[in-house]
Amino acid sequence: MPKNFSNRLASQDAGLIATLNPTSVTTAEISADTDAGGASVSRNLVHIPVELIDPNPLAPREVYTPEMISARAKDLRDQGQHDPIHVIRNPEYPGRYIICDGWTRVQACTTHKVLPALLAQVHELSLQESAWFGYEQNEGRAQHTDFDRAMFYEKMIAQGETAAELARRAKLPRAMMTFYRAYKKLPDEILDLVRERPLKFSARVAYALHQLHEAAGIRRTLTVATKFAEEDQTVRWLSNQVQAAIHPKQHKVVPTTKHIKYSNGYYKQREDAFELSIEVEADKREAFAQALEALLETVAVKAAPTDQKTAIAAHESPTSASTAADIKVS
DNA sequence: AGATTATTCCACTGTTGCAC
DNA sequence: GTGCAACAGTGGAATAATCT
Repeated sequence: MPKNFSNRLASQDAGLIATLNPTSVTTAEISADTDAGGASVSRNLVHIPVELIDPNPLAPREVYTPEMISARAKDLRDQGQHDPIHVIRNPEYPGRYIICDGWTRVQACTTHKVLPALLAQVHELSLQESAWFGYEQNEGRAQHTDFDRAMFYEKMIAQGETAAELARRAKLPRAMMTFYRAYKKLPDEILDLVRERPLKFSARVAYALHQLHEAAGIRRTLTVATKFAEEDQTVRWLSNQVQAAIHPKQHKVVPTTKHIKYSNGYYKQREDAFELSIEVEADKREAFAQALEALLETVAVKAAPTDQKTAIAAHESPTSASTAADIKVS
């Protein structure tokens, strides 16, 4: 909008609104602007009582904090209305309007009773196109956050637009839609944090938290997200947390090696293999064998019958006169 | 095959530390 | 205090991988 037009509206407003009947729509003067090609463009400007303006179900912005609304109320009180808000006619309720752009000002007026009516430009657009209009207006404003964008994209997808089409229209690389769509996959507990600090939780952050949620669950994600916000950690820090959850460090397995020598034998352990060779005196042999066999029952897997026979036969062989117990468990 | 998702790379910006 | 280089952080583009 040309600057001189804004200034003209601001100076007109105070007088016009002072005389307004707040319960009826007043047609303002049809202003004429000059477009880029030099053609005259008429604008359908009306004063609309704020209570006749409904929210847009496809609104491009999600977060309206009380601070934002009271700041806008103060601006309106101090400076009046610089620019008209933008509306379409409510197709379901004749005489009512749906906001395209300017919902913060409408809320400032309804909540803080600043102005009874706002100057509005009425557009002939579909609901979906009116939402895109608001989106494009918001893109030029600092308060428009990734979370707002993401929720808007979700609404458009619900209306049947594809992610590819959204990316094209929003002038974003198609792959960026992955980051934006991550918000929708986040659990409510995380989204509450996002709503509190929407600027801190960019689309990249949302995507990282989604990955963390998938890998480590809600508790860990909530802990990390809270720390990220409260300690003002960097996105890189967050990425590191996510990577650590997805690819936990493989602790190097130190081979367990044990080798104990006795005067009557030895005991060796190397990782999962146990080896024992020990001579047992005749009077202790039976008790030792029973205790050892009981212990073996807890880990040993029975071999096939043929193997068992072979093993027993070998042990009972007259050539095996040793009194030593030779055991290998692996 | 085309769409979607995931990962990596690169350029830009802001911050910090150092020499002068 | 100023100028500069090095570095970190970030957003976005490009590319690879996966899914439908």
